[in-house]
Amino acid sequence: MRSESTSTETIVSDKTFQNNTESPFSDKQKAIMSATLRLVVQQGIHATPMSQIAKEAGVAAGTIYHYFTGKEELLAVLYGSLKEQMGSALLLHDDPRQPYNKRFLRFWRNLFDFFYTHPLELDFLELCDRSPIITESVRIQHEEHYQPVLVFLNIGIKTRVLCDMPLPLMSALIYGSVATTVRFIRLQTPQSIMPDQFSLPIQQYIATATQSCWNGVKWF
Amino acid sequence: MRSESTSTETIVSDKTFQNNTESPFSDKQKAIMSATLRLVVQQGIHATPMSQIAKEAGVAAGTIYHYFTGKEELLAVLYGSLKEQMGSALLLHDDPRQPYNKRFLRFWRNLFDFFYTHPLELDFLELCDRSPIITESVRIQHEEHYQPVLVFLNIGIKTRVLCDMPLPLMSALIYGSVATTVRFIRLQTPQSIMPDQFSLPIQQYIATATQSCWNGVKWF
DNA sequence: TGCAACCGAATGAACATTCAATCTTGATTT
DNA sequence: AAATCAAGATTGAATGTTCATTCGGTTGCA
Repeated sequence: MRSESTSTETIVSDKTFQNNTESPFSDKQKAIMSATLRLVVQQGIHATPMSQIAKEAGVAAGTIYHYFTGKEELLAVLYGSLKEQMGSALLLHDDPRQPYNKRFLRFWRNLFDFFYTHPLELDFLELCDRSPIITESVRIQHEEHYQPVLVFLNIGIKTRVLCDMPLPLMSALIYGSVATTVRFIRLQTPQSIMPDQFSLPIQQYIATATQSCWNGVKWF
Repeated sequence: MRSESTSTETIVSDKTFQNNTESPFSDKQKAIMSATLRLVVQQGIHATPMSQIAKEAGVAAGTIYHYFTGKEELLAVLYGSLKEQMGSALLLHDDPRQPYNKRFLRFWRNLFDFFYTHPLELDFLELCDRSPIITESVRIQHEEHYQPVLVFLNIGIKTRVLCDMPLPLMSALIYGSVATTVRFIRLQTPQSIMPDQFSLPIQQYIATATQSCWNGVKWF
């Protein structure tokens, strides 16, 4: 069942934190995190003051400090929450009875869809993963969120379905393939138009990129 | 010749900008850019004040403004300079008479070597390419630095040596493959030890990653 | 009535940038 | 070869702004 029907698949842009019935965050927290996500991606961390986050979130400056000890923690919590969302998106519709290759492509596509429908999330995570704002310990702490896929990949390596390379290297290569493809497709589909169905050439690009990734990691 | 008399040259530490006989930058500029590179990578942009850059570079705060109109321009110039260095490293030892595949692997390895021996440069560029500090126009303006490789790839696509995909997508995938591999290898070789020769397992990893990239883009 | 959520003006520190003053350099004059 | 000079290079204290964070007070709900 999951997060279900109509809502999630449509426009997205924002409501990242607004669906999910079992969110551990209050509405105010969600608003703050949403605003932070948007502003930080658009302006950079150095250029988004807490005061602006408060205003965007429709909240007083002091309120942020009721929920977070400071800017750093706010960013870390946001980071963790997004990693977690990514982790569950990854596993959607997975059927262990399918052939390995099918499941692999499913995961790739899940990640693609998640990031394509959540552009801010992609940018924020990529930003954080390459910047010292997020400490190494926070980063490591949230690796758990894609454990299942790591296990899946590891099985592939052991059973010689995937080529023999260190697991962290392989997962990073695959992640990079998806992220790169999303960014590319985003450039092809003019701003803020997010079609229900991709145009034929775009579908072709996605298929090619997927195949390229698979060719890069499959056993020969 | 030069200015100095013992004082200026001492600090610096990073030789990134000090070799190159034909550098368009003065010693002070180089020191400022070097310091910026190091500090921004280690602390993030938001956390490195101009005053600290000045101190690290062994110059007065005001001097930075003699060479750069402000922080933003400083970062943009540094960005451009690094992209240019990357661009020339890419072409090293290229021999157009070699078979396509050999040349491809040469380029891959060139980029790998450059970034492996210039870790700060990799981190800084990756940071900038994913953050709004560097404006889109600056980014685009410096794409010229790897034109030759784009041409090379494009020939591969046209002649069906490489698989058919949009050029920007392919180049981004390859770049990502290298960057990911460098970061992975860096994690394997304990801090700041940079051996002349890689250990056998490491060589193996590099070979595997290279092959993976090639398998991902070659024509089947 | 009590307590957590919330507010937003006030605080003080940190920062990017400026600028008047000083120093260097090398060319020009004596 | 000494003295003069102009222009750029360099300095670092001073400026004014921006910001993260605090806190005394208010609200609304249990």
